[in-house]
Amino acid sequence: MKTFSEDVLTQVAAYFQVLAEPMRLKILNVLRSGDRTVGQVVEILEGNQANVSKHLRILLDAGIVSRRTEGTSAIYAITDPVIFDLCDIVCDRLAARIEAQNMIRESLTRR
Amino acid sequence: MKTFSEDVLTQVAAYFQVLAEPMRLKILNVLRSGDRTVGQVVEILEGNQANVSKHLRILLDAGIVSRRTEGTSAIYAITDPVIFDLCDIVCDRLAARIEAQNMIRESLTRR
DNA sequence: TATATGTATTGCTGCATCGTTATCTAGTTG
DNA sequence: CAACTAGATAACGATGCAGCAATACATATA
Repeated sequence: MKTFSEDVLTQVAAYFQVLAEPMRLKILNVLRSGDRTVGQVVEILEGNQANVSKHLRILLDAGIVSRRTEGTSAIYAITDPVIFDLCDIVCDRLAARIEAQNMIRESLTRR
Repeated sequence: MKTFSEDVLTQVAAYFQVLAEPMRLKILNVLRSGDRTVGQVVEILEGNQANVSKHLRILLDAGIVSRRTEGTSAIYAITDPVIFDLCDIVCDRLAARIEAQNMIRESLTRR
């Protein structure tokens, strides 16, 4: 049975923290279909420029996206698509849970 | 290319949020080796009872652990070991990243 | 019923972080 | 060099949540 040391758990928690913001997941979802400039992400998500920029910084620091510049533009790209595997796993769990709750609800309302 | 809807992303973010606390990961790590009472978890982690209890509640609400009682004790158990798969994936990423940084550091200090 | 034990909850304080506005910086172009 | 554009950062108010102490609750036992 593998177990984790304390500081590894702290780092893992920090990583999950990065993924624990809807806005950041939205940004990753946009980048999933291809590299984008900050302005493009702002436009697609109808978001605030400063806010998007800040979230991209956090994703960059976490090593989840990369940044390159072209003229005055900053182009961000997913560096590690494994994020989407994580999301898929969580989605499966959520779906299973919602499904289970619906079963319970049905059995309660059955007449 | 699969993409996610806005409210799914919000739910996924909420799930990651649950996993984004070192204390909760420590608790899960303890439960990994077997079901435990609140008191046992408190003792193993040398934590505060109220705090552990509160974190267990959050994990329970998230469907990550289950709860049963025996006398006056509450026994918690992992319901979904997939959590540890998530942690393993993140650990791999972190390890890769740390490794990469060490490579950079080495190349900078090479003489 | 009174007491003891194990757990949950409440109330509080302090800290972290989100989103926003305003400002700053770095390239680009006239 | 001035004006413009894209992006980053600073400052701020608001919210959320961790941790702790105190208290409430529930079950067991005398």
